[in-house]
Amino acid sequence: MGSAKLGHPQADEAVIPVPPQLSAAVGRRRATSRQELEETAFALFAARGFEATTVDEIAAAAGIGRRTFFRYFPSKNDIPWGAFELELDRMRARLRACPPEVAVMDAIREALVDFNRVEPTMVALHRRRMELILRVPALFAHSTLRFTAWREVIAEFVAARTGQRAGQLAPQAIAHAVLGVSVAAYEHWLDDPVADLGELLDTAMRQLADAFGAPPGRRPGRRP
Amino acid sequence: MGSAKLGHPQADEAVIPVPPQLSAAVGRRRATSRQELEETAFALFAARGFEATTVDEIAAAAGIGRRTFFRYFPSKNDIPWGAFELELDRMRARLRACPPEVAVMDAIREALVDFNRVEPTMVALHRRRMELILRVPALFAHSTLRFTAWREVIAEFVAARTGQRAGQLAPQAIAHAVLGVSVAAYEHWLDDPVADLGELLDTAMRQLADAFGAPPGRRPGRRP
DNA sequence: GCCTTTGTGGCACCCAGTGCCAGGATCGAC
DNA sequence: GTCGATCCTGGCACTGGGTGCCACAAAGGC
Repeated sequence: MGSAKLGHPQADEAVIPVPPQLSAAVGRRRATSRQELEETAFALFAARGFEATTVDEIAAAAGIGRRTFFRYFPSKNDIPWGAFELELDRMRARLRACPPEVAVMDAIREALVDFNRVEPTMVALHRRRMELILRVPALFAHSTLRFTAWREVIAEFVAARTGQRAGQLAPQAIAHAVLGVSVAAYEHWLDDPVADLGELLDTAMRQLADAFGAPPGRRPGRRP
Repeated sequence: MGSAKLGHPQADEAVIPVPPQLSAAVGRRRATSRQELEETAFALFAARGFEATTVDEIAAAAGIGRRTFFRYFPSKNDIPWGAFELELDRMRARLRACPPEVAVMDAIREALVDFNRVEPTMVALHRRRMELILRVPALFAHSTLRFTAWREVIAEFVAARTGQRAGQLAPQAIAHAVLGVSVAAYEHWLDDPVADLGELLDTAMRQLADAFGAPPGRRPGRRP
């Protein structure tokens, strides 16, 4: 997947460690699930903070061995990411589904808003998830690898639309910029308990489109 | 420094651990220096690879204790970064020195090219340094924190020029985009043993300016 | 009941990073 | 020269993430 340039192969492999008991009903049954473990861990993170929670504690709280934890998550840092690879596929599909008449930045904006739509019941969880990823330094650092994969999805779409390769500068620049405003919108969302994520992303992307449409020196990113 | 939003305070503090023997000539003398340690470590990295080199080995090769190593570098990951904080100051100063007549993106491009100028004798070292930072996954992840600080320099400049705050979307987007093309240009540079970094950055930034000046759907990032 | 498959988890180990603290080296003061 | 202040060194012990190995437990098929 993606250009060989920015891709860190380890990142992709580390994501889904050993998808235990994929479909075969033979053999010993799993003692728990990724999701269950995630919930247990999130509860501990909320109580003690991410750094102060050890893997031993998570495993103990989930009633499994420490060794087994690492069969569900390749690292403690991966806990908040859920099924991110699948999300990437969703985003890719959503972009592909955009009719060619829609301009590139519009298509990205629509896909982005769609992609980040969360059920009302899941909003609290998503907030905690993103709070961890974006505010815990170790997790933010770890996120680089995921973000690279995410940007590659954008870059590939832009490349396909503009007849370039994903590794070229314009696709890369746009992908980086889109990631940037997304992160900025998320930060804003985390700061404001009643903000609507979709709206923030929509506004943010419109401002980015403006920035791409006119030099920011003359029009400071405002929507006309 | 910078907006409270994207800044991870730990990043800044961790950078210069205990600047040993800053100027006072009293007390026991240092056994080595950051730079000497860096050279020793780079030699080992070249021979065995980054991940396969342990801190113990670096310390042993440098003739110091492992404990002492951590007084020169807060972590193994920080070795390739040299005196990055000072570099940031240099970049800031370089941007400030740009006359207001020069357009924002032009100013950033010029500063960027200047900032990344390396003496011919230092090119090989800089290559090894950036190869580590950009290609070793653990280091690339670690770099997030430094990149955030770096982007903030750009964002603040754009903000000052356009009458916004650095945390707003346009400055953040531009900063992300500039980082993106910089990384892309560096990747290109690392791939091509005879490429000129300054030229690559210049071209890349011109293409970015084009992308900002016209929707990439109609003009695919080419220079007119 | 056996065999195969699959998940579990204990054990031992590696490595990064830290707090503590007993030194060693160098100064200026006396 | 000796003393004390100052600063650097590095050993020791410890925490915590992550891994290889392997014995074992639980399930299904036959």
